[in-house]
Amino acid sequence: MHELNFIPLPNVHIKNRGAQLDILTGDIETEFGLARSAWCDDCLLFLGFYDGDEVSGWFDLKKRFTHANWSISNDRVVELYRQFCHQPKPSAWIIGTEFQMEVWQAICQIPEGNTVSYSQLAVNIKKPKAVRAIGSALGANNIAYWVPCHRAVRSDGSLGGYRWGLSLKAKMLSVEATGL
DNA sequence: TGTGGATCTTGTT
DNA sequence: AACAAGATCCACA
Repeated sequence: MHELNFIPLPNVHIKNRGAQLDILTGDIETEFGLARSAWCDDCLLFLGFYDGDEVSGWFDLKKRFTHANWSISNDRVVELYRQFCHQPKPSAWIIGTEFQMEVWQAICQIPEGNTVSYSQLAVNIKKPKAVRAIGSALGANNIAYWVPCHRAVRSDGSLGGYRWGLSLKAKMLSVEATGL
């Protein structure tokens, strides 16, 4: 269904914690629940599910972009997200190390309805022993759902972990498997 | 079923 | 430069 176009965020913005960066934030109601989003130049920068609590909603964003210029508009963000969803290959700013990018690219190869084990992913990126690190890298991804981290499960068939909550992971997998 | 060691990356000190 | 903590895995009891 969805392929994502990775645009690496310029290093200077990461280094300076978002100084001189104009970031628009707002909440959207998705199929899987309330999510906070952040945008830069109309391009998605962050999407994370949360419980509606302001503190947890800001936590990740303020930590990484401490010095950014913030503005807030739910209406605008809802519109941006609508457009985002309608694109054949939507674009998103990506922030991460080389290794993390590799892992995220790898998980994006797994088609909807499928799952992979963390160890299979490790093989796919040619670092078969880096199994544990794969899990960490997946958990560091900033674009929930669109970087389909929920498709990574343990090799014994159990669910493993999920940054946004295990019940959500289970729900996503069941929706993708059955279409319900 | 559970525990311990192996293994790799990252953030923190 | 060293260390501890992870969304793991495998062997072995």
